[in-house]
Amino acid sequence: MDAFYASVELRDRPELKGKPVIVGGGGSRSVVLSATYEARAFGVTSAMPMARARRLCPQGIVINPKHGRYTEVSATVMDVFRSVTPLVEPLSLDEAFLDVAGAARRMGGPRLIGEWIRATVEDEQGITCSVGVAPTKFLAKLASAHCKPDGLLVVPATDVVGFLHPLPVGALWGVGEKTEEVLLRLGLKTVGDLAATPVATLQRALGPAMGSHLSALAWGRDERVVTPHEPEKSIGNEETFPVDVDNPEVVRRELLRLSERTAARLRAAGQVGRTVSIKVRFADFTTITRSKTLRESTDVGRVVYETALGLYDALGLERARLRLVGVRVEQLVDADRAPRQLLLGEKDTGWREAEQAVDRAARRFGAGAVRPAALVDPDRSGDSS
DNA sequence: TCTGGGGTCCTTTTGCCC
DNA sequence: TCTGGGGCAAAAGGACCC
Repeated sequence: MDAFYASVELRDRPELKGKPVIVGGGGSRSVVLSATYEARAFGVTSAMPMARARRLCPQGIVINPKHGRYTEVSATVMDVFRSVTPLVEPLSLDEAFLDVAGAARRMGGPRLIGEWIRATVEDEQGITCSVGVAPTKFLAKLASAHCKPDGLLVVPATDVVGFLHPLPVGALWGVGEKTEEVLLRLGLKTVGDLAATPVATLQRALGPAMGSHLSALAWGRDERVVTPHEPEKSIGNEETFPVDVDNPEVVRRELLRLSERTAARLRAAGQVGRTVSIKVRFADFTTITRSKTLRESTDVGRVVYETALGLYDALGLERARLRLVGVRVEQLVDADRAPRQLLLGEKDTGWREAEQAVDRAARRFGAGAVRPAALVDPDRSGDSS
C-alpha cells in the first residue's frame, strides 16, 4: 500500500484529500507513522520525530493513529491477495509477497495479476498500492519501491542486472544508515560497485553473513521463497514514558503492566516462551537489555513479571532517569506441545488458571475488567472497577 | 532533530564443560 | 596444578525493517 495509514485516514475523511496529512501520536515524544505525499513534499518522512515534522510542515493535519482500522483494511486487502494464490507472505500490515507462478496460467501472467490486484484494492478500499514483479522476493521488493506511488514495475529475469546495478547501495533491503556508511567509506556507491567487489572484502568490512548476503543480492541472487505463516519467535511490549521516570516504584508497576499484557498475548496466541528479557532505555537514549532463561516455558503473567522484576532489581538503578522499559518473551513454542515438567513436590500456584479466568472475563466485559490491584488507578478506584 | 513500538537477524562476549 | 582451546548455550548489543 502507498502511505498506508495516511491513505486509510483519507479514505475515511475524503475532505482531507490533497492536503498534507501526517499520522502520528499526539504526545510530545511520538514519531511520524505515515504521511501523505503532499506532506512528504515538505520533507516529512516516516519515523521522523513529530516535533520536527510539525516544524517542517506547520500546515500539516496531524491525525492520531487508529490501529484497529488499519488492521481491518489490511485483512480485507490480504484476502484479495489470497484470492489470487494461497502463497501469500505478509511482511507487515501493508505489504506482502505473492508467489504467482501457479496462478499465472489461470489469471494471465504476472503483469495482468498485478494490475488486477491494484484495480481491485482501489475499487474495494479506495486506496492505491504499488506492485513489483520479479523473479525473486528481494527484486520484487525493490521494484515496488521503485514504482511508488500507484505504480507497477515488471523486472524480467533478463533485465535484473540492468535494473539493479545503477541503484545506490542504500536502496538495498537490509542496507541502512550504518551499513551504507561503511560501504561509502570503501568507495562503493552503487549496487554495481558492490557486485564488482570480492566477497572476502565485503565480509571483512561487514561480517561473514552480511558480506555474502549483499554480494549475492548485488547479482540478483536470492534463494528465499515465499512462505505463508512463519511462526513467531518472540512477543513483547514496551513503552516510552511521557516524561523520564526516576521512581523505581513507577518502573516496577510499568513492568507489571507490560508483563501481564505480554502474557495475555502469549495465551491468546496459544504459545509459551522460555526466555524473559527486559529492555531499559535511559534518559540519554542508551539502551540495555537483560534476559533470563527459565527451566520451563511459561505464559503466566506472574512468572514473567517476577522474572522481569528480578532482572530490573539486579541492575540497581535507584536514581537513574529512565525513558522506556520493555518486556519480551522469547523461544516460543506452541503451548500444547511444550514439555511440562512436573517436579517432585512442586506446588501448583494456580496462577495459570487464574489468568485464564481473567482472559475469559476480559472477553466478556472488556480488557482491563480484572487486573492486579497495583494497576488499579487510585483516583478511580471507586468506580466500576 | 531529539528520537515509537512491533519485530527479525547477526555478532560478540561470557561462562561452562571437557 | 596450571594453562589452553574447542564447542556450546546463554546473554548482550546492535543494525535493520515497517
